[in-house]
Amino acid sequence: MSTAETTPTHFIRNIISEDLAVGKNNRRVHTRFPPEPNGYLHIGHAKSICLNFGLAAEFGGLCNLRFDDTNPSKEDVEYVESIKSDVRWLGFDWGDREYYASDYFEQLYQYAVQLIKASKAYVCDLSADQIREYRGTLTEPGKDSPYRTRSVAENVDLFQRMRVGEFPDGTRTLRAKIDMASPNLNMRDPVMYRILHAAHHRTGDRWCIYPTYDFAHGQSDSIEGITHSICTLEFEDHRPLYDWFLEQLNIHHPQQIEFARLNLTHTVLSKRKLLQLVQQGHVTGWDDPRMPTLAGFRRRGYTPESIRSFCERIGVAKRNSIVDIAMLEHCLREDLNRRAPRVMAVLRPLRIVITNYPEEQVEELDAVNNPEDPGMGTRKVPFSRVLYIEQEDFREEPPKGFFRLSPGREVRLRYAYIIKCVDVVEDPKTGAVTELRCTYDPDTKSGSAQSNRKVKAILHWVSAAHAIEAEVRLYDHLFTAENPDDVEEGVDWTSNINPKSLETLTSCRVEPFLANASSRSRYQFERLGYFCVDSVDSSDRRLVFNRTVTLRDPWAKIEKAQKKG
RNA sequence: UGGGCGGUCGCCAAGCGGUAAGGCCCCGGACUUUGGAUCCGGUAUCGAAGGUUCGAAUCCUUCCCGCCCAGCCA
Repeated sequence: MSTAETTPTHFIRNIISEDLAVGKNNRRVHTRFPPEPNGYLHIGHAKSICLNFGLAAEFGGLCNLRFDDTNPSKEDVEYVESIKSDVRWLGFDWGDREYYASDYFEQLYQYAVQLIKASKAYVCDLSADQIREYRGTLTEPGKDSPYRTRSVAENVDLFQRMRVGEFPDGTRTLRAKIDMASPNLNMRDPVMYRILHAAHHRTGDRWCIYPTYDFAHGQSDSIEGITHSICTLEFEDHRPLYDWFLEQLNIHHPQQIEFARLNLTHTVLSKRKLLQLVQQGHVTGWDDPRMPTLAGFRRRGYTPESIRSFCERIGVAKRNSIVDIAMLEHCLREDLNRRAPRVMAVLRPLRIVITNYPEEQVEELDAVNNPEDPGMGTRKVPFSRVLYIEQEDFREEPPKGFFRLSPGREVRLRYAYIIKCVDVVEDPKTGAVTELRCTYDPDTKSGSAQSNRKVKAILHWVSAAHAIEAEVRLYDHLFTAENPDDVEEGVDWTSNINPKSLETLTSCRVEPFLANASSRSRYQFERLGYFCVDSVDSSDRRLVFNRTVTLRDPWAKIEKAQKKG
C-alpha cells in the first residue's frame, strides 16, 4: 500500500504546498472561518469549516473564528452562540482567536480616512436609487457621481460628521474612487460606508455608520495576518476590489482563493430559504431533524465524524456541482455501523403467540451488541410466549422474493428460535391481521448444538411483557425533488416539500435494554436503521427516538421495482 | 451583445503532453443468525470542431453550454 492514496488532494491544498515550498508568508499558514451571525450554520458551512480548520491543522498553522458582523440589522447574538457551539461540535477549536469584524471598526474607520486623504475615497450624496442609475449596466459604463470631485478637506469633514450622527440613514455614503467605466461593476466606485442608525449586537450605539462587507472583509483578514483567504466563487469578482484596497492602504495582503460552495440533492442551502422554512413553520425550528443545519443534523443523530468524512470526500474544486445526498448518508452509515450498539425495536407491532411455549417461562438470551466490534460485549434479551414482530415482516400472501413470515412458513427470531406460523387471527370486521399463532422448535435455540438449521429469514422481535413503549419519528428527505429550486415559473420552491418527510409512530416497542438510554445516544435498531434519543422531547417517562437514517434495504428496492412492473 | 469563472462516468472528483485514479449510486456474484456489514467483478476517451505533435483530457484556434456580477446584503 502506498501512502499517497489516503488523502485526496485538491487545488487549494496544492497552492498552499507550493507557497510553503517557496517560502511564502514566512512559511506560515493562517486561515479563518468568517461567518456572518445572521443564521444557523448548515452543511455548506461545514465544508468551509473543514477546509479552513483542516488546512491550518494539516500545515501546522492556525485558523481563526471571525464573525463578519458588519450589518447590525440582520445579526444577533443568538446566532453567534449557535455558530460557536456548532463549530465546536464539528470538532474544531479556534483557541482564543475569536474575533469580530466589529472589533476593527475603529481601525477600519481610520483606513477610510486614510483613503479619503489620499483622494481615493469620497463622500457621496446620491440616494440609493441614484447610485444605481449612475452605475450603468453590464454593457454600458457608469458615470461619475457629481460629488466625486469634493475636496479632501470637505470629505474628511463630512465623513466625520457622518460618524457623529449628523445625517439620517441613507442620505450619504463613503465611496471608493476607482473607475465608473470598469467592466467589473464592483470597481465602479463601490460603497465603503453607509449610515445606519441601528444598535449593533456588540458595539451597541457606538456607531451609526457601518462598513460594507467589501470594505471590511479584506482588511479584517489583513489585520489578522491571514495568509490564505478561502471563500466561495461569487467573490471572485470582488477580488480585484479587495486587492485595490489592500494596495492603496499598503497593508498585509492575504491571498484569496475561491472554491465552489456545496449543494446537496433534496435540500436547499440558502440562508434565506432556511429562514423561510423556519418562519413559515414548514419545520419546527433551526434544529428540526430535517433541516440541513448542523443543529438539525446533530439532533437527527448524525456524528460530527461522518460530516467531516463527507466534507473530505466530496473534494474541493471550482465547478458548480450538486452532491448526491446518498454520499452523505453513506458516510453516516459507515461511521454508525462501526460504533452504534445494536438493539431490537419493533416499530409497527404485530402480536404473535408461541402456542407451544410455556405460559410463565422467560428466557434471557444472549445478544451481541455490535458484530463490528466484539469489544462492545453482549447483553441479555428476554424471550417469552407473547412477542411482537414487525407488521411488514408478515405477509399472508408472500410476493416473489419475500423471505419473511407467512402462513406455514418458518423463520428465525434473532438470537432465539425458529418459529413457524400456524394460524392467522384476523379482525372479523376489517379483515386486518391482528395476531399470529406460531410454534417454536425448542431444538433451534441460538448457540445450541443444533441451531444451525438454515431458514430464509431472520426477524427482530421484542417480548410483549418486557418491551418498553416508545415514540419513533421517521424522517425522510425534506424535499421530494432532487433540486427543489428547479420549479416551473410561477411555482414556489416550497411546493417541493416532501409531505411525508416526517411520520410519527407512537406505539413502538423497544427492548428493555433501552430503558436508560441517554439523550442523544445512538443505536442501530436491527434490520431497520440508526436511531437516536431525541434531545428535546425524550424523557424518562416518554422515550422518543429519531430515525437518523435507514439501513440499506435491498428488499425495499426489489419491491418498489415489482410495483412499477 | 461587458466582465469573471467553469464544462472528465448517473453524482462528486483526480489528471498539468505519454496513451482516463478513487469515492457514491447502479448491476452481477460470494459470504452472512441484521435481505445490514464485508468481499470479489462490471460500467467513460474527457462540451464540439479544427490544428500543433511520433503521441493531447492535457498546448493553440474557433464555437457551444452552464454559473456569478447592475444591494447603502454577505
